[in-house]
Amino acid sequence: MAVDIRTQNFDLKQIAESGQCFRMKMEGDSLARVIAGDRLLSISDKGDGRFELSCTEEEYHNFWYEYFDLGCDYGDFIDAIDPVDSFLNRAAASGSGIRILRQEPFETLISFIISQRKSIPAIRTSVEKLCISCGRKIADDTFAFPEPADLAGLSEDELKECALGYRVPYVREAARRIACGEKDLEAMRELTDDALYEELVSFKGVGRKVANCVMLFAYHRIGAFPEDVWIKRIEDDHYGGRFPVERYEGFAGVLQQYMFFSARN
DNA sequence: GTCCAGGGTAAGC
DNA sequence: GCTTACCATGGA
Repeated sequence: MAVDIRTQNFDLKQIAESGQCFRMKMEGDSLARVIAGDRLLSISDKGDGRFELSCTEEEYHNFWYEYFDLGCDYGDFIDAIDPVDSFLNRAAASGSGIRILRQEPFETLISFIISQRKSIPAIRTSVEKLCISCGRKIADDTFAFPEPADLAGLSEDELKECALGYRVPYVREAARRIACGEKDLEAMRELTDDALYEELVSFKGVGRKVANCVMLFAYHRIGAFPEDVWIKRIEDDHYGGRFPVERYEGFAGVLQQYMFFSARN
């Protein structure tokens, strides 16, 4: 039960460290373990753009192909970068193996509500604790991301034990509103970018930055451009305070990932 | 012990 | 529209 694929612009370590997902980690130099929703996958890098995935052909075509956005040629984005922008060209070269994942909206929304004022290792810890406390067991010591109703069913104290701090009511209310059907994250796929943004910021604890992250990493609105402390630092240091998003309309979010990655390395 | 983290809210102007 | 105090806590 394994699938061999061949692709470009796909680097496991870079994606695992990209900060867009919190349940993918490297085990050694060329093996990655990915948990997405209730699915578990191992991928090994065989070199020369070849990878082996621990799933069936069917699972690859029905899920992982899309999850890793393998139908998209990221070389086109990199080629579109302004040739005189040496910083961005350098950033893209250093993170050219990053792809924008198509993650499940609920998991992404909750994870990024948790992310505010937390470091990436701390986010990983909190998300993992949430999964252990109410996610379905999918393998030894491995738990799926919780369903909305299961998360909404946790008490305040149980959530506090996941190191959520002041974010407990944010997570709780978002899970509750989705579990009861007041908000439909799947139906929101049909919305325009602006309408989707408005829906997302209607959740308490979701502001401009988190909404843009969810748009980019779950709804694949690759024009969304999340501005966090790292990106703002880059904009101040290299772009006179503001990155020219309008020059890259429709895919600025991809470049944002290259910038974020290079700033943290 | 200190500092910072993939920020947001509410209040004040 | 733009500032500012405040928020809990892990990780370095």
